[in-house]
Amino acid sequence: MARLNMRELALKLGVDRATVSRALSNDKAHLVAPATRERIRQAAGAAGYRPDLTAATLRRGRSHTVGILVSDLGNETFIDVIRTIFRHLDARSDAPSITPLIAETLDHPDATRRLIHTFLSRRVDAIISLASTEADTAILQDAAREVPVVLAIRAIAGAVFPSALCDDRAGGAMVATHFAERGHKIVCQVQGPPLSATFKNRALGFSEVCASRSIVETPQRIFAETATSAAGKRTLDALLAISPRPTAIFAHNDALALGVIEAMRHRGLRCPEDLAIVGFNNTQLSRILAVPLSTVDYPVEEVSRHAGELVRNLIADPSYRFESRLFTPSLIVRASS
Amino acid sequence: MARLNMRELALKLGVDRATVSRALSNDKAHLVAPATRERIRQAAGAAGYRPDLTAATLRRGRSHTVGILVSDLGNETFIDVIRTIFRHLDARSDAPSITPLIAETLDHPDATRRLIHTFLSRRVDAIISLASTEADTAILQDAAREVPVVLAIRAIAGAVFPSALCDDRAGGAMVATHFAERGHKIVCQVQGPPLSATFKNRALGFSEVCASRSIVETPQRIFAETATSAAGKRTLDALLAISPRPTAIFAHNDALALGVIEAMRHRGLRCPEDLAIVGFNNTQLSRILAVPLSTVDYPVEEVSRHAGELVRNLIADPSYRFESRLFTPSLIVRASS
DNA sequence: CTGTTAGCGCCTTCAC
DNA sequence: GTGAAGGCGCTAACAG
Repeated sequence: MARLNMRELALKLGVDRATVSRALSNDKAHLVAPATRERIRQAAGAAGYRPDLTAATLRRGRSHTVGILVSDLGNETFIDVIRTIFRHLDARSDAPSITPLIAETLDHPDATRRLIHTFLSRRVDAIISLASTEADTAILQDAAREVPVVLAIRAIAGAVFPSALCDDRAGGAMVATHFAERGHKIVCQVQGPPLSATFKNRALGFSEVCASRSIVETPQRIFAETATSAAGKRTLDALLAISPRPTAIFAHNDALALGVIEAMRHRGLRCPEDLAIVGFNNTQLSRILAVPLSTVDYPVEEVSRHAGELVRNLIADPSYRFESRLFTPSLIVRASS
Repeated sequence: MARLNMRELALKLGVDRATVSRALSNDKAHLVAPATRERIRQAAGAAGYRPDLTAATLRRGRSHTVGILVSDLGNETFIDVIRTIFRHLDARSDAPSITPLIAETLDHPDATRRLIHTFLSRRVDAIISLASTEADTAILQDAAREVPVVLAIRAIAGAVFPSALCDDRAGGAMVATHFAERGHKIVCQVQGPPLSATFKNRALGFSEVCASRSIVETPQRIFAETATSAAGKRTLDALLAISPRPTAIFAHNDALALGVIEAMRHRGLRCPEDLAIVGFNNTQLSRILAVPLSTVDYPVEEVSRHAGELVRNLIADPSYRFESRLFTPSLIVRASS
């Protein structure tokens, strides 16, 4: 079925293409006589006319498209943030809706560069990165010369981008404080890959409080290669080999925590009696466990809303005086600690 | 920074825009003298020139874009299939790379219609739906008049679309056979929402084998509102109220299985001693559990490859005589059954 | 092998 | 309130 275009539709109605364009637009519809406008909209609907957005993009210089980089599509928190950002972006029913171009970097700088290149070639109106690492600083700065670049979830140390972040350091600190209050003297972290600022900051906040409250962080540090439950599971042996043995673990996210818990269960160790555990993110998983997981609730809503606002304002006015913000998470104490 | 366009680049090099276009293309580069071609490519790289793909799309009538519908971005199996499809689509290094437009339907027919509309307006070269339900039949058939529409994972009964599916009925049958072999006499399913053909077929295959091997399926059927662990957790009360009490459960996916297991743990019931459980999908989760979950391995690779091939061939030639295929999953017996 | 020309479908002046 | 005309950046068709 050949697609109907605007010229053909105009011809059929005996009006000019420009009139059709105006009648079908959001912002210029008032320039068309109400009767004509309705007639045109009716006919467009009946004929199944669909404006060609690639042509409109070329003409307008605006694609109503936003590129979004995420390191791992399997991460519930990232997905929640993406969903929520676009819910906010599309909530403005006056503005035309925005199509996200979602791409996964898997934390490969090469992939990141390629994807950003693609975004720019496709004329995205802005880029949101939930995946930035220090390796991407230069690429992102380059991109920022062409379109607004907004960072969410992950900051880049030493680079100034409009951003919407969780105060991971405060989150780490909350966990340490909680351990102190529960009387733990020896604790340990199961750290996520320090490539992303997220985990670095969680570790920092936790360690600072441990130092100030004279809790001993075991000298051995446990790093998981990835922030997944499989990697978490593999850390238990190392954890149990530590002497003196910690009584509480801060796992840098819920997946890691789950891995540790399953490994413990396998060995017949109980949580929290043998080892208390706190995770991070407050994922669905943390709630369904038979021993519900203590965790830090990620401020998904706030981070997403602010990221959405930054993007919207920067698209409307690239010189918009943006404000980066850091949102405070909150500790949720459940049965695992 | 004003973006450089092809005309400006050509001017700078003292050649025609068409020559630049050819030199930078994949398929017509051989038409340009090697020396000129290299000079142009160098200069393009140095100047940071990026062809405008929206303009190219308009001219070519091909966007090198594929729309992909998924019901739930939080589902590991869907994400795996999406990843794998695009790995296959992009593997052909001769062809220009394809940008996916990923959109989540949450199984709302309205959202589906809107998203398909957007895809077509953005001139996608094809649509892949991993989210089709019977409510979408008409919309998808409409769309199929404009671009190839390929179904993956979920079929639509009574509609003919090129598709790449898992033989869910066979999968359900395998689980029942396994229960028969283990000597279970009374069994029950925790069914996912029948909206998607997936769960209907799993249920059917399971029930058929139960009937033929004279295993009793408990008269009460357990339906989870969604195929999530939270919903699975809530089914345990109903399961335990069934009389006669089943000794084995077929949960329609791993998330449901996990929910049931956690609820059991909460009550002090052991798996598999008190209740054997088998899930579906062979997700990461199923492997890390302390009592590793028996499950049915989803043929992600085959489904994805075939979906990718269908899309590639149908884009190249819309009248391509496609073959829909059904791939057989395989039972993985672990400790939970 | 390279240049010329035209036009993809839309939106935005400008004119009336 | 509507029409006429041009051009966004690219590539296909046709010359030469």
